[in-house]
Amino acid sequence: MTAKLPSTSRSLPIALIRAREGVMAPIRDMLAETGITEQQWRVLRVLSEHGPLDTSTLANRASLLFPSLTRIATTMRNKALITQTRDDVDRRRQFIAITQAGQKIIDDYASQSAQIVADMRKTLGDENYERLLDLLALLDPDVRD
Amino acid sequence: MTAKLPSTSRSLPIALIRAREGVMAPIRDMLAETGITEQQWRVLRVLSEHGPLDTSTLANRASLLFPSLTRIATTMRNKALITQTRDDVDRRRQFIAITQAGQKIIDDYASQSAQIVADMRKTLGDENYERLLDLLALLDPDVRD
DNA sequence: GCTTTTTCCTTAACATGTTAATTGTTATCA
DNA sequence: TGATAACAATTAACATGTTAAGGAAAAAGC
Repeated sequence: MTAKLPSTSRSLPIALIRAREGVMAPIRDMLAETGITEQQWRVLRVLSEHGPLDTSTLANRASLLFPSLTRIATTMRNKALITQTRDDVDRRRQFIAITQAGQKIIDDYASQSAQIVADMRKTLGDENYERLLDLLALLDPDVRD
Repeated sequence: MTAKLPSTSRSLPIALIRAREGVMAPIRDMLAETGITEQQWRVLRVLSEHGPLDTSTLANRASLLFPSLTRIATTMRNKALITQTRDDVDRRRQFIAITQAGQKIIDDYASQSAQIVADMRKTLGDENYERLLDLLALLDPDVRD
């Protein structure tokens, strides 16, 4: 017997996409004037928050796959937003750090970005907002266990 | 004064990405053996559920942008999973329908797909699952207003 | 009826997502 | 030590996301 599929209007994957679309729209509008992408913004955010990181950790924290990060890093290095240096001890490894130019983008848009988040929080309400983050964390494979 | 950015570990956009990653992982595993992508699966799902649709409606229901759908439709037409026909009345419009081969994929994997959803639901609990869908809907720009 | 605007869709160009294969480097172990 | 395995990162190939520009058809306005 064939199991019935849930209606696509009540599908979790699609709901996640649409929610992300709604959340990112204002952020994308903001980033449009910076000349960097959403992913590049994430990289800067993580580097600014944690300091220089090895590629693996950075990829993990910014939720990027390795091949994507390789390309993004190349772009960002050419824009002088980050620096890449090889680890002398283990020459396979690499460290990535944010530059002054990169940090300036964070500084220039931190306020505006925070405002967007605040608005989003207000739309949902504090309680819903926190609850949503908690529920999403339950779906995160790196957190679930 | 510079507003402080929220920690990336508590960032809603990143949480949405990671949650989606967690949700899609088992579905992607399943789709790997079908030879179609996640987006192509969504298209089949929507067509199977609603019958033939014009491109705009299909794009909207499957949460795909127009340019993406154009390419995906070409691929799927070549695989004989869908058919495309022009509207005789309004020759700008186009209708897309699922073929037998496309419907067969849905039928063959409906059960397995439903099981994945059921597992996911069990992981969260019925109440959490429904509440999560409701909260995500609040972020959907097409629903919010 | 003719121009203008709007609508539906496609193309183009660039960036990222995704999986698999590859390269260079370090660790293991017989 | 010398072959092999494991690891870090890149490259390749294809599909999609995203924005902007283009093209054909229909609708609107005069």
